[in-house]
Amino acid sequence: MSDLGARLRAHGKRLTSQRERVLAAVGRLGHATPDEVAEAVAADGGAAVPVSTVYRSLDALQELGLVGHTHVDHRAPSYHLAEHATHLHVVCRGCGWVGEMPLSVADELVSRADEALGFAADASHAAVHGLCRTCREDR
Amino acid sequence: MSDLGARLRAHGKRLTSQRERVLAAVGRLGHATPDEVAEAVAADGGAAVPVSTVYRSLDALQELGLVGHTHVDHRAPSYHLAEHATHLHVVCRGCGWVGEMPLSVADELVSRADEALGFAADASHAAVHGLCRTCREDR
DNA sequence: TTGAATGCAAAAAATTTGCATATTG
DNA sequence: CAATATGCAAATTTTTTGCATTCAA
Repeated sequence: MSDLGARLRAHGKRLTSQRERVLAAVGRLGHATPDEVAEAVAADGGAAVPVSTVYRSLDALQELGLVGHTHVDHRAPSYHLAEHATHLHVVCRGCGWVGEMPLSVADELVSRADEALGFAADASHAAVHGLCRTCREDR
Repeated sequence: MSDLGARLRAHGKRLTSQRERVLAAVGRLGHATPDEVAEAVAADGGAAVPVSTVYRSLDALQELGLVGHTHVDHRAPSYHLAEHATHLHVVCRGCGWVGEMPLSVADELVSRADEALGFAADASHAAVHGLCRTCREDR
């Protein structure tokens, strides 16, 4: 986080104002779709940035591990800062309801992913599907 | 699974050959996008079913809790039988690599979702993002 | 310089919708 | 019969691409 430019360069990429603004917008919004990010960037005062660039910027930032995304609702990836890691989502398949759970519920999963695969799981904002209390009674 | 017709009716829906064929196709394929399901249905001998109907059928089946879906790769929901629940996915944000973990790694998460929210989490096929061994060294 | 990134506009994908017709219960 | 689904084609929405131009290193 400390030095966006350095991180980009370390990946053979470059620091551009668009990337800075996209990153800032994601941070400001918390959760947002590429479209919403584009809007927010446009609203930050500077010139509007075409969505295509927003997509490309989000990809770049995600490659650096600075942002991540989830699919909470069917069709719309929601981006967020990798650090803004405070919870994960549970999404009801029946009615679409979305709930949150503290990240700690995934501790076991995270450590086992590390042991077994050397994988650094970021459970934050992960979306786990299932049935909410109401819908499950409905069956 | 036992009686598709009854379950549909219990939800004010009807049993149609299309829905039966879509469900069968999902079972046969394991994981599949709506498009792939449409293809598989077309290949099962009967008449082709338009994708729009496949989408509607998948929605209906998902509402009944018979199928679920995940977003393993950026753009393409992958449907699967709810029962065909054998693992969950870990997806690398850096390179897109996809790994699997036994469902049991989410036991804690599942029980806590139940206790805290009355939510019946189906961790099967959930996609948890993060960084794979290689990409994490890359940073 | 010089390769990487942007802007734009056009092309692909992926989903959804309207509506007349066919089917199920 | 009456209500629900289907088929189709058209309309949306979402994401990606090609390319000339601009910009960071």
